[in-house]
Formats: sequence, C-alpha cells, structure tokens
Amino acid sequence: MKKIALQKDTTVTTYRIHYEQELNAAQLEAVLHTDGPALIIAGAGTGKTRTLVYRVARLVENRIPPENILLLTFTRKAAREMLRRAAVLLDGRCQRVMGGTFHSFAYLILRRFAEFIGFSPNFSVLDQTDAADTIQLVRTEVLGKQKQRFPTKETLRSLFSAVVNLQRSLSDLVEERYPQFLGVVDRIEEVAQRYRTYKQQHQLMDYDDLLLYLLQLLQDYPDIRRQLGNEFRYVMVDEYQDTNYLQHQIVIELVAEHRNIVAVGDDAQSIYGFRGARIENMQDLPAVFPECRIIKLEENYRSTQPILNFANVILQNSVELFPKHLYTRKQGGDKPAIVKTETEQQQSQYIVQQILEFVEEGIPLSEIAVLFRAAYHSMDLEIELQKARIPFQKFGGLKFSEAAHIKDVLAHLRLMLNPTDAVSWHRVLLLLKGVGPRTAQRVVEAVASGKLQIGRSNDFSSFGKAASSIESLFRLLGKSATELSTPADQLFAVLEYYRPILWDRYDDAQRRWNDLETLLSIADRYEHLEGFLTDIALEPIEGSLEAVQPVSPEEEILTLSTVHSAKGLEWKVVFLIWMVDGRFPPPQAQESIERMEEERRLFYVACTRAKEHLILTYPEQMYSREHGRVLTLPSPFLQELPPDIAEHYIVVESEE
DNA sequence: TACGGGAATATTTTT
DNA sequence: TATTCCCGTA
Repeated sequence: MKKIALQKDTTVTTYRIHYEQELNAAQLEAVLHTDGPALIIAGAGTGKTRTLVYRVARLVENRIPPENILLLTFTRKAAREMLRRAAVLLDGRCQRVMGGTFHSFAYLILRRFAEFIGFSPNFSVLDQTDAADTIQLVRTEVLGKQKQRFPTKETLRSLFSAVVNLQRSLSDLVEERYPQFLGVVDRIEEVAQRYRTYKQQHQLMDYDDLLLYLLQLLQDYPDIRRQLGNEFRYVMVDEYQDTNYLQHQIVIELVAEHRNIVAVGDDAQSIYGFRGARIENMQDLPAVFPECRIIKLEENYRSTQPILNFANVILQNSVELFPKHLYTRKQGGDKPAIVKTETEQQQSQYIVQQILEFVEEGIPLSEIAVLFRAAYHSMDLEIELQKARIPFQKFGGLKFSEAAHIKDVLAHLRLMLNPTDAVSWHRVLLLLKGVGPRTAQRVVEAVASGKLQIGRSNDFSSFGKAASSIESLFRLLGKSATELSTPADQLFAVLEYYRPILWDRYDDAQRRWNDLETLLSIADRYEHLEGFLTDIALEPIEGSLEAVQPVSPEEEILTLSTVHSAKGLEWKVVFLIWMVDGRFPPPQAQESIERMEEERRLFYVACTRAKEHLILTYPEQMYSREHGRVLTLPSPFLQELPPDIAEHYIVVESEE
C-alpha cells in the first residue's frame, strides 16, 4: 500500500502582509486588484502612495517577477522612495521592480532599441539648458547678420517643446504666445527644422525626443511593442492627472496586450498644464478601456478637519472640477490662519519667529515647510533664516546642476566622453582668455576635420595668444582616456584645471567651489562617466546653490519649496507666503480661465500639504520694478473665501 | 576678433 | 534682478 504524507501546498499563497488590517476598504480594493485596467482617484492625503506601495508588495507576493512590474512616477525620487517602502514592507525583491519617470524609462528602452529609430545606443540626453544652447548654435546659423527682432534661444526652446507636448502647430503657438514674432515664423520654423536634424546628426535627444521616439518605436514596431508589453506586464502610473498627450499614448501602447494598467491620480491636483499635462487623460482612461474599474479614495489621513474644510472650500469655487469632499476622522485642530503683515521683511520676521516657537513646542524643523509660488519669492526670507541660524534646504527654482560653474565643469566631462560635442566645445573654449566665438568655431571645425585631435600632439601656433591655453585644454582632455579611470578621477582633473578659471571669473568663487566639491562627492558614486552624465541630465540635482549648513543632521532642516516641488509631500506645519494678487496667482495666469483654474488647484495642493497647522501670509506692500513701493491686494483666492473658514490676524510689533 | 560696458528684456511652475 | 544682447573700442 502506498504511504500517504502531507506536504505544504505551495500553490495556495499565504500572504505575509495583513492587507485587510492595514488598509481601508477602498485602498484594499485597489491593492487586491491584480489584472485588468483600474483608475484610482485619490484625493490629497488619502494614502495614495501607501496604496501603491502595498500593491507592489501584493503583486510580488503573488509571485509576479518584480522585473515584470513597471512603476512610473513623476520624479525618480518618488519611485525610489516607494520601492524602498515596499521593500521594507515585504522584502528586497521589491527593489527589483522597474521604477522611474517616463523620461528615464524612455531612455532605458531607447538605448536598447536605438537602431530602430536611427540612433546609436550611446546618444546623449540634453537637459533644458543644453537644448537651449544647441538651439543657439543653429539660431546664429539661420540668423546670420540679420538683426531683426528674433526670439531668444530659451523662447525658441519652450516653443519647440510646446509644439511636441501640446500637439499644436508652431504658427498657432507663436500667434498665441508671441504675436510680435509672427513676421518671422518662417525663420523660426527653419531653426526648428535645423535643430531636429542637428540632433539626429549628433546623436542628441532632448526631453521631448525621449517621449516622442519611444512612442514612435511602440507604434511603428508591433513586435517590439509586444515584447515590451510582455516584459512590463503590470504597469502602474502615479500622478496620472499630470501626464501629457505623449505619455498617455505611450501607456496605451505599452499595455495594449495585457491591459494591466493601474493609473492613480487626482484631477484636483493637476498643476503641470504649462508642460502639456492633460486632466482629460484620466477621464479618457475608462473610454479607452471600457472594463476599467474605478476606485475612489476619499478618507484623508493627513490633515485636521479645519484644514480639510479650507481645502474643500477652495475647490468649491472651481468652475470645472468634479465636486470633491475630503473628510477625516481626526478630531480637533486649529483653523488655518491668514496673517497680514506690513512689509516683506515683517513677513519674514514673523515666519522666523513662528518657526522658533514651533521648534520650542517640540515640532522638529523637518516637520515644517515654507511654500511659495515662485522660487524667487523666498529671497528675503532666506536672509532672515540665515541671520537666525535656522538651517534650510530649498527646492525648486534654479537647479544646482543648472548653475553656470557646474555646467562648465560638466561640459569638460562630456568632451571626454564625446569629442564631437560642439556645444560643449563652445562652452569650454569661451572660458579661455583670448578665445571668442570665432576662434571657438575654428577649433570645432579643426576637430571635426581631424586637423586637431585629442590625445596626440597638435600644432596650435595658428591660434596666436590663445594657443597655450587651448593647448592646456587639449592636454586635460587627452589625459582622460589613459590615466583617469573613474568619473571622480576625471572630475578631479577637470576641477584642478578649472579652479583658476573659476577664481578669475566669479567674485563668489569660494561658494561655487563648494558646489563643485559636492559634485565630486556625487561623481564618486558612479563607475561610468556615461551613467553619471545621463543621470544628471535626467534628474537634475535638486537643492539650492546656497550652501546648506552641513553641521546639522539631516532631519533637522527646514524645507523651503515652490508649491510645484512640494507635490506629494507633507509637513505638520506649512507656511504659504506671498498670498498676494500678482504673486499667487502671477499676472500671466490671469489672462485665461484655464490658467486661473490651474492656479487654484495649485493653491489647493499647497494647502493640503499641511497636517496640523496651515498659515498663510501676505504683506500689504511690495516693491515693483517700475513703481517702487506699491500697495498689494490679497490674492483673489483669499478674497473669495468665506470669512469664518480661517482666522484672520494682523501682525503688530511690540517691545520684548 | 575679443571684450567690456551699458541697454534691453524677460521674470512661474519642471522632466 | 540677472541674464542676454548690442555696440564701440582696443
């Protein structure tokens, strides 16, 4: 007789995570949803990230290979953070999930299939300033001697980008945004055309190209589309309300086979319209996938009820959004405060003083943030914070890696990688004494024709007094290949070379030098120069140029941030400064209803960052360029609020 | 051809 | 306010 024994049935999965206990009903429904399309509409603070994190874990627990899961987020930081949390929740397998932005994902895929779109796998990625510099190159070609008024490189770049992201014609956009340039639209078109071919010839892609070519690849090669569809069998997209047309199409192509798409978003938080974001993408999803399940998360876990009431009122005044009502089970809490100060300085002093009081009460600096509409709005406050020795980190505005000295140094590194990069040659050569555009051009041509070559001895005698400095540049670039093996080594050599140039060019050289040392510590994490440079292009280093006081441990730093950069984050205490007409919203936005609506959503995003205390401030006076000191009006968003939704205060000065 | 000085110009948000 | 543009001078 056969002996019968028991063995564990491994085909029945037992779960390590107690999903039912740790999630609310709606969240649970979203997490347990495995196959097929789903749209999760998640209000602010309703545990959207938590839901995504648990869903990643759940899929992995369901034995779906992590490599087959794709998590697309708005920043790479967000993706990393979610996967880290999933790994803590479950185990290290979650770290193997593919996560990143649309752009970083596109980069990865395009490298793999570069040949299909006529590129080499080593193409480089242009960040915004690189793109503008490249445009400048063709711009001068097209323009020649003519001195008719013509858009600047940055204007051109934003125009070209809008053409791609908004899917509109160049002439339409020129007419709408820059009617003064309607007369030269043909030449603008010519620059656009040349820019396109220039990029192709030199193996360059800007941000828009990454999306454009990925979509093209998916649409033109069904085999590749199927292959990728199988590989990324489960796709999750965060912040769907801020995807643009191209990104939406990419998603549709990618999930065409398996239809496993989970999109998460909140139409009330769409704030990237200027970049082509379309709320409609979210609304379209059920039309594209009729079997799409719709799940709403409405219970808020972040804020107190008075803050939510305030936020709800903001949306009530919106003309186009679906009514939305956030609620919480949290009891109590103060009403938001609206504080009028006389001047900007008084506003800053008030904030500093309040921060100190909150710290006194035991709220750590890391739980406090000051938000504002535009990066430059915090200038005065930054000075006051420095005086009070409150350490802070600033997000938004000019990026660390966009600063001139950083770009200078990176240009040298790019030449080490790719000696045919004309834009970098220009940048690097113009740093030298006695070298102007003409000489730079000569050098670029000589390199292209092989008359000059990095890594061998050259004859520079024709360059007159600039000869010796050009020679030392070539010596530096020639060094790289043989003697320097890591990105950090290479950067170190560049810094040695660049140091005297820096001190000669900038009064604040020491501060900039500190930035460069920071850059060195970042480079140290990389093995290959290529990866280092691409990462910097795809994910410009956040944070201000202002040296963050390095003394204090990281948790003890105050956050200053634009509202845009604060998206998805939360703090116990949130200040929102400059709630003044013309600052929030800015004047340009007031020209159209759509843009005003976006500003309103932005205001909503700002207010829903606060967990316990929300404090809005506005000075009664401000300086304007033309008129000097002028009186302000409170932001229209404040004026339309019912009086009892917040407490109103006026700052009065008193002796100690 | 380089470069300095002064004028013009844009100035919201970001991958 | 800071960068870019334009022009005259060396």
